[in-house]
Amino acid sequence: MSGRKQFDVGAALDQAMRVFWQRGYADASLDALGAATGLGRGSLYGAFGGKDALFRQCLDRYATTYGAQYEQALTAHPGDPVRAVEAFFDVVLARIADPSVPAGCLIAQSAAQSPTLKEDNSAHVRALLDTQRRRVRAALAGSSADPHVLDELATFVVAVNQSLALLSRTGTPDAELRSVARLACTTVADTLTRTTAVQN
Amino acid sequence: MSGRKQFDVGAALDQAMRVFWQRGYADASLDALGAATGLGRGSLYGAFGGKDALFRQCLDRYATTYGAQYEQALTAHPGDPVRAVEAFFDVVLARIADPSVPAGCLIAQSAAQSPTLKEDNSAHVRALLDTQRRRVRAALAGSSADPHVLDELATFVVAVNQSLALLSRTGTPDAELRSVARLACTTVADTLTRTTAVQN
DNA sequence: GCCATCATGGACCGATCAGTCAAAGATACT
DNA sequence: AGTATCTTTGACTGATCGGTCCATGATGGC
Repeated sequence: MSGRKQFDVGAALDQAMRVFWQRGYADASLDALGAATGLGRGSLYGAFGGKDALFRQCLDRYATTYGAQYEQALTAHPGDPVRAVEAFFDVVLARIADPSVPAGCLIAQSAAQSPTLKEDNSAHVRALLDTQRRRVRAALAGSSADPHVLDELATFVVAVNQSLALLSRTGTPDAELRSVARLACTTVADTLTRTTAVQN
Repeated sequence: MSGRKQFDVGAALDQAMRVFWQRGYADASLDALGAATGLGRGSLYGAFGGKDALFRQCLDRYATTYGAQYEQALTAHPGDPVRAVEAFFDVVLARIADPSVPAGCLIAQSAAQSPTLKEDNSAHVRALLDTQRRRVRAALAGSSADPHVLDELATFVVAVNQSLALLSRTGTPDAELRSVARLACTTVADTLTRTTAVQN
């Protein structure tokens, strides 16, 4: 009963994304994806082309949606890397605390299952993690510290971000997650002042 | 063709543990578990009693095996919390670098899939994470810093540990993981000296 | 040495998986 | 208005899932 598409592709992608986000790739059945999006199998295959392809598009949608928020937070405090990282963690913590969205983070979830994903999807997850790392690195670029130290700090911030997502999946209370993020921020602050002082 | 057990229960548990560790609960089929252990379905059910029960016993075996190593590392430097945490991360990093064992960490893997596990297994994972946290906390107990700060530091160390496991699953090189651990150690050191100084 | 007991392997079960396909109907072009 | 093109629905396929069951045969107690 059609001729032209009967649904909003973006909205369907949002719903499918949440299913992968909540259950992970393996536990997200096409029936669950169909129920969440309100689409039959034919529509899913016609619009997105199979579970793998749908998953990849959900990864991209996730990266676009939240990557924009990360970018905004990280660039809102030019010249103040510590503030930028704090703002970055604030975005992450706000999303984790948002009850209208699954626990954790789709990227972290996918990273944990990376070895069981098909190689191209696994590579895609790696690329998204690297994008996040480069974004954080760019926010640190203003500092006069050793570039190599900045690389390490960026990796560190991404690592802590992943750990927040993972721990939130086990029901770790928001207050504990906030203190982890706060400690990571002091790491960034201390490391920057230390290496800057040495260099001056 | 038997009368008495034909296999080493512990060795079979080790093999099954690795399957769960590598693939996660959902992707670990009974066929894969049977192939890895060399056991038929009848033996698996007779000895362990179903996939859920087997999974729980694998969690316990993992916790016992590596928990002992954690305990040893954390208590090897009494009165020196920073050294203890460094030793703790050394154990984790050594296991991650060990090619004879799957990437990541079974607990982290299970934590990521926690919402899709049956409630009792999910609770079990939480309990194991809490045990790890208490172990780290005990190693920090000697410090004269604010006990609440020590609680936060213990959670922080556990969080970074989880992130190391998660990142290693995406193929993050050992050197980057080591720098993340090193930064976390400086955070512990700085926080301890800082709050101790304030308190004195 | 006989027999009750038990572990083993493999066939089997219903459920569910991802993916395919054809019938049916709605649209757009001519 | 007629027709070609497209989407949608839902049934269907073969594979695989976790779990059960039973015939087989080895064991240990008596």
